[in-house]
Amino acid sequence: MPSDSSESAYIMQNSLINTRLSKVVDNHLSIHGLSFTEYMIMTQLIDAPAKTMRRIELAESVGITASGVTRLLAPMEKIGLVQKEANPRDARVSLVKLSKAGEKLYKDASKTYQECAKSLLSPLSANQLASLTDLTGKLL
Amino acid sequence: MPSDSSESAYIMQNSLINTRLSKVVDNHLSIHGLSFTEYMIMTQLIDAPAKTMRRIELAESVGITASGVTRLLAPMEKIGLVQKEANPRDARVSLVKLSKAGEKLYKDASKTYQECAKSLLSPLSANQLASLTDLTGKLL
DNA sequence: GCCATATACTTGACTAATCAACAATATATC
DNA sequence: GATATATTGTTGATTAGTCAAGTATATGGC
Repeated sequence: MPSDSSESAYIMQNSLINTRLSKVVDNHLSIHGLSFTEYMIMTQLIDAPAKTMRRIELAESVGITASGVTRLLAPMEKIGLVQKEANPRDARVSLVKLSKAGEKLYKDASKTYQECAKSLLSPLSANQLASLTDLTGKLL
Repeated sequence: MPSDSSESAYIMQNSLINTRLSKVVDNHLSIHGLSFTEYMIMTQLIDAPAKTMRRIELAESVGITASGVTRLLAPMEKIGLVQKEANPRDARVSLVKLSKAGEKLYKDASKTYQECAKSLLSPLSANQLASLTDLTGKLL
């Protein structure tokens, strides 16, 4: 007699799975010198229509705090993966953009990442994956 | 044109959702002085057939390392939520058990947790939740 | 224009975890 | 039975994040 409702069980199960998936992804990305979080940030920047984002937007989009973004981007900027740009309309904001080197690295890393993701999700059929993504998305 | 395959997108989406869900759960459980991880550990102990588990089993079941378990349990033991028991067959293992006080606290906290989980998953119908849990479970 | 309040970001102090190295014990081989 | 190897758990050092407070800039009401 498990002590949990189905809702309760799901959140714990998902937490466990997320930990495992993230660890595997992290290991694979480390070949490129990237953490999963850094990779997610870069994905946001690549996908951003303006190819540029404010730090707060980045923070929200990957689920860390603004403070976390500052700390994450500092070393990436130092090694030239991202660049700061000012926003002429608002001097408070510091826009972030991938550099050429950053785009190149992302392109390489994304091959690794996509292979890794594919293999991790191989227990699911295409339909199941679509369904899973759809259901998960309802929780956002 | 997103740069991601559906596999790639799912892992990031799920990471984001997990971060959000865990944060909300953590906030709610903090009323009882518990973190989400502590609560998960207690759930494992409650659900364990023998009401007792080895530290390594606990670690694996909640997705942290043995070292993490040691650090997590130390304060819980100090305030009397859990107890150590020796295993007569193997002097290396240190069995963990919920104390009476631990069971009582868990019972209280689980009310909070279950309400919270229910509310977080309210965007899903019962069928959808069952389906989500099933699909997610295939990744374990 | 000035002041109050709000927003964007950074920094110092902290926390929850990790890893690598270790001690203690168990198991398997010869 | 002694020795090599594997397993359980703990510890010191590190890390990736958090939160709260601070600085700088922007906005809205008077």
